[in-house]
Amino acid sequence: PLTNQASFVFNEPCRRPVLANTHVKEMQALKEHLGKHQLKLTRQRELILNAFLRQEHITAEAMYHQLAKADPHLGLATIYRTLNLFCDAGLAQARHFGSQTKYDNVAHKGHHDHLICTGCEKIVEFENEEIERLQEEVAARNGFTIKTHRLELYGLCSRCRH
Amino acid sequence: PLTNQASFVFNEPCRRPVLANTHVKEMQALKEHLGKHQLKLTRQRELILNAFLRQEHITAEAMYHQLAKADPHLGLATIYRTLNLFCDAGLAQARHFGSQTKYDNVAHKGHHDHLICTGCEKIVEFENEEIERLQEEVAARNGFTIKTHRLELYGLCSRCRH
DNA sequence: TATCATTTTGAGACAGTTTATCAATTTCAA
DNA sequence: TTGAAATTGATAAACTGTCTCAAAATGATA
Repeated sequence: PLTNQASFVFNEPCRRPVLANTHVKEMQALKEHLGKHQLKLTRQRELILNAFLRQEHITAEAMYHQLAKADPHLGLATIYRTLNLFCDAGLAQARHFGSQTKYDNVAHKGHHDHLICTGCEKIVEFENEEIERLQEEVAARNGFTIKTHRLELYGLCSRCRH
Repeated sequence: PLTNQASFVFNEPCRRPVLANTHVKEMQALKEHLGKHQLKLTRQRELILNAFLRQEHITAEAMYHQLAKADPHLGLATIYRTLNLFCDAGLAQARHFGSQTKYDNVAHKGHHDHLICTGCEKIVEFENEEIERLQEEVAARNGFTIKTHRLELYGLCSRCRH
């Protein structure tokens, strides 16, 4: 009887893997980081990684609400812990905006700098070769070798200026 | 009798002016803002302004501790209120750095960029007119008016590279 | 200089965001 | 399969910054 079988399957504890992993490269990077630091791959970490990689940037709170459907028992603390883990693993970058922290998807873009409207919080990404070159120049002049950088311009977009 | 007079003076309520004002221009700008908005000049506002102008940037908390000697009863809320007032008056600029807000002395503007060594955490401040100009260019191209910016270059200094 | 409406202050309560705690659960190497 | 070690969820606690409100200070006016 189909209904009985369906019922049985439905009541089983929800174990890995829950979702097809469409982000093989990032998953690999995460596993590598976990392996190096004696950390473990959990159902939650996979779930959060997949959700995170679908976004360009997101707050922990927003992700908490978004994932409530997929797993109502997923704790907010776990989201924070996991997003910070992604930062350690180089998959995410934390950006403080107002009183909240936004986690940027690093994979989603190469060299990405931000124009941020302090009125409506709109974010425009841009890239400027000349600026990058000048950054290298400044670093070299000070004996530094740049590994990463962060450039954020804060101001008002044309709509919010009026 | 000198001692009695000294004692008398000492016990008087501590009224303005407490400090010689070595920042006439900024003081004038503050007074102008106060006048325009029906606000009043207080001993605390003068005290905080003088302390603030001696720094390049500072947090409210740091200023609270720093001013505890000058006035042990100066409240933290007053510091926050006053630093925000300075922002309104155009004397300061708030920047979110980590989980805290730093208030920049606008008069010292230009020293906002950092070279940060991820090895020894050394921080080198730098300024580059050309980069600033290009930033303005990028912003204008996107219809933005820049109010502030943040540029951080992460890498290894010459010593840590070896 | 005294008066007094208005603004400001200080102290602590409060709110929003993030981290710490800890018993129970899960992972993963053996 | 087992068990040491890591992780989780729930919630307490910490942290930064704002709000409240009675008391005090300011400054315009008389």
